[in-house]
Amino acid sequence: MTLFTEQVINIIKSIPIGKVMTYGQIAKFADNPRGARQVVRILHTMTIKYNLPWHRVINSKGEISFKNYDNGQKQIEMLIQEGICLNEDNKIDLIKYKFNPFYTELS
DNA sequence: TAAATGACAAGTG
DNA sequence: CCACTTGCCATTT
Repeated sequence: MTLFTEQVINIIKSIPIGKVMTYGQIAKFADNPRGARQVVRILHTMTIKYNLPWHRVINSKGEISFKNYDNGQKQIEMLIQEGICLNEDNKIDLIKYKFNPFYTELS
């Protein structure tokens, strides 16, 4: 259990309903700008234990990276249930929904 | 101990 | 917008 791991867990848990974060962004806020892939691992490893809102974590394109599998579709529905609307390509509007812990909401 | 892996990112053409 | 390359690093093999 590294410090980075703890930070990532904290950040993910802090994502409010109706907002999402990208892997790169999470990695950055956890003091490891190059750690996007570790964020992925942490999601896989810690989701069950820590009850993380993994569905609010997406890639930098605003897409669900997991859509090949059954869970991908589930994730989309979960996000819709939380008030996040997807565009026609099942992409998330990052401008609207990206969560910035340290800044006030802009535009 | 070394090599492979991954729900990725950013840059380039 | 798409395809390809490079960087990245904790964990797993």
